[in-house]
Amino acid sequence: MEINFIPIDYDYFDWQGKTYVKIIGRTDKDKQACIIDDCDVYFWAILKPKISEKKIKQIQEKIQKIKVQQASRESKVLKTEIHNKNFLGKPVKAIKIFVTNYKDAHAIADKIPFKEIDKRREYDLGFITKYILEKKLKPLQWHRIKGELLENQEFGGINNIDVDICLKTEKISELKKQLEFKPRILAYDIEADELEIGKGEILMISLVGENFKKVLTWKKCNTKLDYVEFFEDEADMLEAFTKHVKQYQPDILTGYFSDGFDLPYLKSRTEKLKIRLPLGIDNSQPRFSRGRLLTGKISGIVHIDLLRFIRTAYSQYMNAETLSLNEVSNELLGERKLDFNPLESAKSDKPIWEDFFKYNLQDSVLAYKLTEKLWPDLAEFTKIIQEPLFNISRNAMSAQVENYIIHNLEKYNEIAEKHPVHEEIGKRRMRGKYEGAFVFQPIPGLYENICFFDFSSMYASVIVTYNLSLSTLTKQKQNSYQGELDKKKVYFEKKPGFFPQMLEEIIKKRREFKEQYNKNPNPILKVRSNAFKLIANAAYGYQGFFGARYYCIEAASSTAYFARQNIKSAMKEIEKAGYEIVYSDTDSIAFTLNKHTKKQALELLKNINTKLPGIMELDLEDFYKRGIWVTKRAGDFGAKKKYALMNEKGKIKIRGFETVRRDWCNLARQLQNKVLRNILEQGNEKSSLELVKEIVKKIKNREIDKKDLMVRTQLKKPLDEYKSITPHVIAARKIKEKGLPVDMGMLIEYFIAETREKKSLVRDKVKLPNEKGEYNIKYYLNNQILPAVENIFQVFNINLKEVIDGKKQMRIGDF
DNA sequence: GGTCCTGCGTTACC
DNA sequence: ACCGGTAACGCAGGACC
Repeated sequence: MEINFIPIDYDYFDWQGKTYVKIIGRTDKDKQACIIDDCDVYFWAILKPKISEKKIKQIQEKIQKIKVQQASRESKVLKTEIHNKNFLGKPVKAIKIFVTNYKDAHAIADKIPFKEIDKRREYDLGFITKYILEKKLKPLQWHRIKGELLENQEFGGINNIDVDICLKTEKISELKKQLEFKPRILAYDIEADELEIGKGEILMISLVGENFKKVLTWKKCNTKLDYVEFFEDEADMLEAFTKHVKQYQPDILTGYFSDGFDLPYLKSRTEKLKIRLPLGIDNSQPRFSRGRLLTGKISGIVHIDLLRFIRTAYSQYMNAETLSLNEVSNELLGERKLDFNPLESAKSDKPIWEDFFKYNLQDSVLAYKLTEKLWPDLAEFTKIIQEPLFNISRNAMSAQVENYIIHNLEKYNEIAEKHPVHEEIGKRRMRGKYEGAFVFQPIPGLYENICFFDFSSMYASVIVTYNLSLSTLTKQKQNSYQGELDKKKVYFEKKPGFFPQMLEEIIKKRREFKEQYNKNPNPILKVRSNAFKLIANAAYGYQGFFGARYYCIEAASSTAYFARQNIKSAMKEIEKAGYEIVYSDTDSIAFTLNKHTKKQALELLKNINTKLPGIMELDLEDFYKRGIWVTKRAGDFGAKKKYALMNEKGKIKIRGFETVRRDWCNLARQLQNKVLRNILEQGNEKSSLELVKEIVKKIKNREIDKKDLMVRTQLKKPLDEYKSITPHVIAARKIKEKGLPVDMGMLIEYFIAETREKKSLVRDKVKLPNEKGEYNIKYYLNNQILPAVENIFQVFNINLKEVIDGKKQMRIGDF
């Protein structure tokens, strides 16, 4: 029979010594389908140059006899073939070695250390990756599948799973016209009375899908909430959870931090209560893999922990200060968690259960809405990278770049490079830094009529333009691009390498989709252009990343080198045309128009662009009415990475200032923000100075609300690993002493209080938000307010210290 | 007890 | 361990006077 099928989840299993893939997805009739398939398993032995035909034959024969005995099976070489391939861009002769079982490829590869063989490759690729490469059954793309209907106990009963159709494939082809697809999403969230996994009891579980909401609980109370279902005990509730998931038949089960909390908690509780958690489509229980992070997989349902996807793909573009469900939902959905303290309620004698249920439900509502909102992004990433959604939603950007490469090597007839081994990783990590970006030292001051240019995807464009990659690195000095590493010259061939070519493709698509979007703003185009942008931006970091298959520190260093050259020559052009450079950082240049018109600046831009090499492209970022650059706190020269701008529409852009730093108290941040805004709007400091005086007065009179004085600092490592005992370490210790959990990554909140004894260290005055104590006037004046605004006023020659101390203010020139 | 410097630590920019 | 380097700046802590 034949069906139209979209693959969603990939898994594999062994049957009679052979590995098969099991793919769960949907048909165009919205039926859930399972596809069983297999594929050739092989790896490569790359021959050294100039090996005779006869010798190759002999090696082939020897290889064909290799067998390995593993625990339950014997694996052997099925056949070998000779192919002309490329490896790192160079032609090679390679033996393609087919083996019986994927899992033994590595063991067999270890058995062929013949001296004629240079390298063995591709035994370290994941089976699913190999399968997708071989059979082209690409995730989230519609395919036509012809196959045999499985009904009975084929493959050892592996089809004994709860789907509508199960097929063993015979023919796969991609549908020319892709159909619509909307996944069935089910969000869940649990509430427990202890945060440590499995330590407490799970009090309730919420589930939210399309036209579906439930709160399951065993805590009895009277309620009119119709979505609450009551159970006898925790075990009954947990079993009902599985039942509901199965009934809903989701493609995606989603939570927020569910890899690290909800799913392991459910698993742990069911184990303790000696019941099962058969969420899998084949009634298997969730499996956890321990990397640096716990990861929970459910067979046949894609378990997505949204926090992980947001962290890798979007955190750098978000304004939220933490990636908590509350803040992220607020930014992306404009909706918040309910104001309720679950842990306090769980431990109280009389919890208000109804509020608790509402709170629990809302968390799932948010997780559901966030997943719906980010679905286009997830789907687009999956289609571009061609790895299963499960991995796409969790992989770091380096892995996304690497998978993109691996899934595109075929066009270049390339054999994949191997993953670095432990020893190699160690060596790479030992290496010191290379010289990076150029940052211009600004002259402090208030500037008017500023123009900002920036290079579009600069590093990616540099990599393409100068062909910088591992496969193009050469010792040949003639006819090559001359880069630099540690002041020593390095060279790159001019003949385009596969990595720069792939990147060029990405950049082109990104520019294409961006253009299309600008003409016709539809959200899919935006998402598409954004996904390509993210991959392009990660490509530079990838080549300098110690864990990369295509690690090339020479390419990474030279990327920065050519970027420096380009930005500096652009700056020269701008200066030569009679403009004054104010600032520059990496890929952007700010300059004052200096009596020129905007039109002239745009002509200059066009002019520079005609002279730029390769695909380098300088864009207009914006025109700004005013901008301010300040001095460094220590020293009387301009601070880099700190400035504030106002464009012609009055929109303010603040970079680097305390306003945007979450480890400063809100009072200082808000005051600085207002001061900067006033100065940019009014062009002078007068009203700002009044604002500062007012706040100083309020602090001195103890009129400030303590919540505006909280300092927040993140614990970046385990509490007992700190060498330096800083205020936030003390605050964290206090939290721990209260018996509350203190985990790495926590944002620690505290304030600085007055102390009876004369103590000089800040940490001796640390108090937790709900501790009794008055705020320390001197600290907030001298360590928060003054430093936040004094170098702004210094631009106007005002010594703020004197203003705060109540002395008569005077200009520095008055002395 | 104050000043200077250095290293640790966090958070930003691009 | 899960992309890179550049930079500002607070605080602790030791050297020095």
